[in-house]
Amino acid sequence: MGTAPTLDQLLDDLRGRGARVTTARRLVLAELVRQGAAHPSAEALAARLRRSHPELHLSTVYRTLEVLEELGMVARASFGDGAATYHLAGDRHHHAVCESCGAVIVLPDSALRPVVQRLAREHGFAAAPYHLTIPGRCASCRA
Amino acid sequence: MGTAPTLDQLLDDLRGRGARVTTARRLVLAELVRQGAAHPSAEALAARLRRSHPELHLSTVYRTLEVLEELGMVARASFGDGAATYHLAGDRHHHAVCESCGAVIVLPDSALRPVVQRLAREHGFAAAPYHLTIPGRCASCRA
DNA sequence: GTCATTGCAAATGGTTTGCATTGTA
DNA sequence: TACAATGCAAACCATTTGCAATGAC
Repeated sequence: MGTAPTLDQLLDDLRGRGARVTTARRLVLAELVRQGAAHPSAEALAARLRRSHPELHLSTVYRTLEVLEELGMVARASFGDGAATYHLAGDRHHHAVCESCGAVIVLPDSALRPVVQRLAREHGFAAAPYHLTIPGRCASCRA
Repeated sequence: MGTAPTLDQLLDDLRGRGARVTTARRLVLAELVRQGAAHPSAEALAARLRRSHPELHLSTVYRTLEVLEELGMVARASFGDGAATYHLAGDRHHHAVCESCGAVIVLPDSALRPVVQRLAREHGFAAAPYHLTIPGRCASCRA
């Protein structure tokens, strides 16, 4: 689990990869830093950012996230239903999502180790699972 | 891995749960039996079935699949992008997919047991993982 | 100045829904 | 007969795209 990067580091990273540093990209990255462990949707990000920058359009947020994902700086997690969510890459984890209430449990990457090892041992397969989503029912919905 | 059920067994199951046995449900279940290990989308199922039953509407296929899923007879797997896929519940398995050559390794459900148990123990979460897809690199592409 | 990026509006694709009709039980 | 299930068209939602205007380098 790496340390959370600062906005400046992220912008340097962007520049270093030859991408232009624009207002939209600065805003989206700043908001993702601010949201920390949350997993906002593109719509949620746009809504939040439009409070201070009304001209920021939803499609720009989508395009920005697309670019950041291609550069490996942002990860997209699509839960079965509804909108996809986005977070800064670097902190590998997985999600268990409750099918009835949508509650999300964050699982460290190490939880997948047994499966990864089994694949390596039995098939010589080097698994690189990145944010898997495991469906099920959470404790309170099972009651 | 349980034996694949026959269409008649599935229809009995439907009846037994108090649901009406209609033409659409018969058709959809028959097609899912026929497709075996494939994972067709609602659209693919509808297209296939419309060849012999042109009046079968896509929305009916969706509603049918929804009912069958609620009854636990069909499982839906949403790969990140594109349409969701459906298959008969009961033959639980997962896939490891090579990112460079596309090779697919089938994993028995038991491979996920450690993660499932951990979720149950630590969070009271009843994981029901159907058809996870684990990315990585296969033995020959690693060479 | 050049070309990537944005704003905007309109299109897309998958899925859902309202309502009159049909068909199962 | 009664009520669930269907056909159809239209709505819906998240996401994408075309294009002219803007802004980063």
